[in-house]
Amino acid sequence: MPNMGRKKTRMELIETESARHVTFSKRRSGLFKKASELCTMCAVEVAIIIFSIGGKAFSFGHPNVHSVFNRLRFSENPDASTSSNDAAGQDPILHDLNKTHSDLIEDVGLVKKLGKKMRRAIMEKPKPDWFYAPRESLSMEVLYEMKKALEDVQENVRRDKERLLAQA
Amino acid sequence: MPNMGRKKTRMELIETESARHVTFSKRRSGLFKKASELCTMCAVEVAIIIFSIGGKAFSFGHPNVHSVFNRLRFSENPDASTSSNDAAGQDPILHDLNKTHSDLIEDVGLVKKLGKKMRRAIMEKPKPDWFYAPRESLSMEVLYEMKKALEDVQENVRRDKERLLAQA
DNA sequence: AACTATTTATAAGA
DNA sequence: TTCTTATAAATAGTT
Repeated sequence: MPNMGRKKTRMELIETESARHVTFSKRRSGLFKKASELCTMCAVEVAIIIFSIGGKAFSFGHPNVHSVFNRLRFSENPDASTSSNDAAGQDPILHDLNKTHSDLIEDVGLVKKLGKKMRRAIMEKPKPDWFYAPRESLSMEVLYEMKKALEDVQENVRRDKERLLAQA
Repeated sequence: MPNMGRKKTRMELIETESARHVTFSKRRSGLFKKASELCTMCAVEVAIIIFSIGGKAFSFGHPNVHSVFNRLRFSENPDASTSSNDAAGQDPILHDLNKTHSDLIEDVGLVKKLGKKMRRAIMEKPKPDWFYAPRESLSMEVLYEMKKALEDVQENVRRDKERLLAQA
């Protein structure tokens, strides 16, 4: 049950350090994603803390790690009082991240539309023979240029997305 | 990316209470299982707390919830070995970060697929009709329009990047 | 709670 | 590392 992928591996400690790191990275990411989805779909609060072998901490929290854990402490310890609403205040970086996020959404939407347009243009049925130009190379150039541009945009979006994941 | 199963559903709050409960139960179980596997395979320590809408707490911990969180408290210093997905909650604008992020991932996936299709379309056919440039003005107009739009998008992304780098 | 049709996650490999 | 691909696993809708 536990494994997936090319091969069914045994659910046990991965001895090889490099392989363990790769798996840790992938699965940590997967776990946080699942947690994020759970928050969205079910309107729940979630906090996750992970300590790697090296002692490095990774966390996920919605709305944030501490509020959730404080809430747990309070629910276990009714005499405790104080709002779990720890004030982090207005963080300029967070504001920027948010704006970037919005822009990314717009950008991605644009790219999607462009992709559709391009595909439609490319897939369109051939023009009559007398429409063929002697300078076919120019056309190919344009197409490749556009293809490259689209790929670059995709790459940029992907990187920004990763940065958001890592920083937010 | 977010969904799976019989149908692809949107990554959003499940309005129907009964359906939401079912999903919560299934996914909570899945999340804990993933966490458990991560502990086994990578020898890490993990703690997860979930508060349902009703305020009920669910937890997973290896070796146990409190030891992991106490460890976090001790290791908590600004200089940072902590990577985190923790953002929403500190800024109301960021409350939808998780959802937005899932959407982005999905969108980027779509764009990638489009890119693949385009590449295949461009590369595969040796001498398809569209290989030769139609001089038809409308087509060229569309092509240039698209090229311009792509450049605009890239510019947006580039600006976001700069702003982020300047901040962080 | 089970059942599957599908979607998603991911183990290897390039 | 990053990207691909074959396969295992998770899960949405059904019964």
